[in-house]
Amino acid sequence: MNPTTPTDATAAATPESRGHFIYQFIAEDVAAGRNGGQVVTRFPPEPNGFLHIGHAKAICIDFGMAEAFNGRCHLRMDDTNPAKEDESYVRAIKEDVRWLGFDWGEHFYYAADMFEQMHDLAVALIKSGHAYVCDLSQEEWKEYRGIPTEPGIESPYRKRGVEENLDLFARMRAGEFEEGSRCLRARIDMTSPNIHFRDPVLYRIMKQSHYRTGDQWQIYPTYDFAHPIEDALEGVTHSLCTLEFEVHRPLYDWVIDRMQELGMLVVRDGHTIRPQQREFARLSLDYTVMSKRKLLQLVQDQLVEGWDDPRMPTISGLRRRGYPAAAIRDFCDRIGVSKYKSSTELALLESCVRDHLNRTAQRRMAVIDPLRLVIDNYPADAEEWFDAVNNHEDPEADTRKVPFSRELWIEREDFMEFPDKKFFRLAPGREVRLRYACLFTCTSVEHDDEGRVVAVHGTYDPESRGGNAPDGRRVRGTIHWVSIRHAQPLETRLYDRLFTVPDPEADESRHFTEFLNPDSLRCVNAWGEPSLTELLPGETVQFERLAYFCADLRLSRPGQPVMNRTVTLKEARGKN
RNA sequence: UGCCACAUGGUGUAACGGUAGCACAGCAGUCUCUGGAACUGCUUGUCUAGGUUCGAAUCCUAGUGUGGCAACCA
Repeated sequence: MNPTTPTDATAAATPESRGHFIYQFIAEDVAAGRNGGQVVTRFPPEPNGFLHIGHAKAICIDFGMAEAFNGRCHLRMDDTNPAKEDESYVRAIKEDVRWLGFDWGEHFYYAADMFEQMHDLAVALIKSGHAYVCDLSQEEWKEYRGIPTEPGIESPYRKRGVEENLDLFARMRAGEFEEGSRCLRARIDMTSPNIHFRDPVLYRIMKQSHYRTGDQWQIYPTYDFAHPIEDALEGVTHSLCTLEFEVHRPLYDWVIDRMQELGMLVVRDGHTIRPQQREFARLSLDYTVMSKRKLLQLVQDQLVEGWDDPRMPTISGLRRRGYPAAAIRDFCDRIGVSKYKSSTELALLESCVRDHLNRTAQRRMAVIDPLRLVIDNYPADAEEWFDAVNNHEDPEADTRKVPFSRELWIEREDFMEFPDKKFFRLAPGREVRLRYACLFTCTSVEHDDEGRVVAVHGTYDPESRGGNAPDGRRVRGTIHWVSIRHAQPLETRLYDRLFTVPDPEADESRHFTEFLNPDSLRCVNAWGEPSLTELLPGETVQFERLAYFCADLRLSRPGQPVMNRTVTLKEARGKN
């Protein structure tokens, strides 16, 4: 079945693929022919910070639902607060959404471009008695508004006449009044158990320059007023957001109702588009923080190297770290969508990253903590180039040549002078395979004055060239290596989780930065095989038996990649 | 003492009145020129109490627990 029509999309909602509750909600609307069966969603970030993996979930849902129902998804800057917003964030947001693999086509919008219509609606609401200018200060308003368990009382300005309201509102716009001295309120219900219905603010005075509209405005609409208007004006059918907006929904509907009365709703293909809001639980991840405010603090206090620090859960941070966009999308699929406020284990994200990188990343050999290995029966001036498979998981990936010589770097942890029985790598008297090269037996160990192992000596089996046992004898361990003579120095950054506890925000008596992991970044110098110098910024390889590493997008120089550890290989049980 | 939500293994999620399944994690094993990958098997769950029903994770009632709501933030 080709799901190109609304009816087909509905048919897809069979018991086998019912989808999550948001999907079902939309499917029912489509089946009922609401909005003529059209589906238009939107992703509406405020350009006051960088997008993070929590936004990636929202993006996947917003764009994903549009795609599932053959609709479209708009990208909109929800920029109604000039105090915090900036053009640089707009650019970063666009780049991140695009990088994640989503396309908004021509449907890119700014809320600020709709300020005039918002203002018109506000004026209309004043005229119809639905809004009034209130002179109460914020402090005073606290008294009038009441608390959740008790009703509020009406503002003394609530009965102001239409003409006076119109005049005052016009003067607010003209900048005649100080910030905070007046605001425009909806006239709804001061006794409502829902606080948001108690005459919410529609417009406030802000004498700030807006990054987009400059000094054109002295008043700015609040989220509750602006958001439904933005959706309605764009003809959005399904306005999907996170749970904290659930209590705002009646107000959202109230604004839409007013627009409907005034004939302001968009008519598309003969159908009046009436947007509806629905809410899902935001993503929370172990060992990280997700609020833009906290991420901003990490950046401003220089506790990380910037919004795109590879330890940050930002899209740009994950990108620099080497997380493939496809892995992030896969993760968002796997976590599902519900209304339960859950916390996802980092292990799931890492599993998605490994899963993808295992299939796509080429293998290379590099040694992070070097120990010298000398092959006593190999000529000092000889060298050989062995064939190494680029990726056993990918038949297209081909092979490369790796240089071999008498002295090699091996990983210090791959040798144990006094091995326990579970250890089957190199030890005195033991034979291991030097990956792709040959079989090697350790015959002696060199120590320094403190008794520390400084070199391992041994002999190789000339019959085992390429790494195959000539007689089929079983070799338990295979270790990686780099020819010292050919080794390339590599600046390498080993990343770990940013926080030491699963929920850094749980203890309200402590600041979340107290739980920063001091070992979240370790810089080391590694030795890599020569081909590593050809790595392009952003390219990811697997250092065999260690981890996936990505050439840093910012710090790498031609011929000198800086390697970010993306994610380790899964540690096998029993290994040490 | 208000209103609005939510509750299924360790974690995340599925079930739409009819066998509680999947993934991640964990454990055990097979295989392997990566202690990776792949493959096999295993452990662990419906918040509580009532009710409706032949039958309830699912519907109803009450309770418990958790979260959100008292910015002129979004």
